[in-house]
Amino acid sequence: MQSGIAVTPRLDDLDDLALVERARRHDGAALRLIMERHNRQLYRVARSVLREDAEAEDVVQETYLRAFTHLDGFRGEARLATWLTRIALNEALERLRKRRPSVELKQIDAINEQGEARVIFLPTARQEGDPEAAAARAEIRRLIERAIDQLPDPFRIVFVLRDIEEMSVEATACQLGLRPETVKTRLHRARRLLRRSLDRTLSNALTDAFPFAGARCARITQSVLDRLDEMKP
DNA sequence: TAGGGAACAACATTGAAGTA
DNA sequence: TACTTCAATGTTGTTCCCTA
Repeated sequence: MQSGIAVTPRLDDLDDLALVERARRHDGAALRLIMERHNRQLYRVARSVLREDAEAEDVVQETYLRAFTHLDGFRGEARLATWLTRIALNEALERLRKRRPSVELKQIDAINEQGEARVIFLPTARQEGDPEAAAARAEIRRLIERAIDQLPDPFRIVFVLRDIEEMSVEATACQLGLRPETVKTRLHRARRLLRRSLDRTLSNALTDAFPFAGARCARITQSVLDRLDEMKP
């Protein structure tokens, strides 16, 4: 039985197309929700390419700015996440190309200063509960992140998209412009390389790698909203 | 030219969905 | 509930290409 009263859907219940429609009308809540839904994935993708926390954050911000100022380009043929990931990936790869000549020197410097490969991912483990358990968890994640960092670029990007972001083979291949078979081969070899450098007992900690939540997520979301405000005519 | 790595192709495995 | 089917994914052998 219908009451005839129109019910306004909750923002959380809206699908991508509806959210984009609101975002086109500069609905701040919609913009914020889009970012909150995709921050972690975009950060992980950018981070997997650049291996730098700060630059990955920049890429995430730049991705949203590009996306939100070109929302007309989103026709809804692909998922919003796919569209955003493509932008983030292009931005990250572009930055990688620009900085390439200086990367090796910077890495050598870091190794010389610290005596070992630099640990890039800041531990942001949940600190509640047993401090020893939290410290152990942070250490395990640090080892995993370092092992992932040491993977060759093509393997690392595929590994992050497939095993951490849980994208399908097809979606990963589409994002990277590869054949699905190539994605499978790279993933298999990335896992083999990782297995060689990690104890098997660490495998359960994989899903906690590359955390992106809390203050960092909120900071980027607010920063993008502020910059969009500045761009308003 | 040999060796190593990447890509390709074929086959095996797994898990979800449908059906009796 | 057990069985079948099929799509997605994993594994492995082969081929190709680049580099020293």
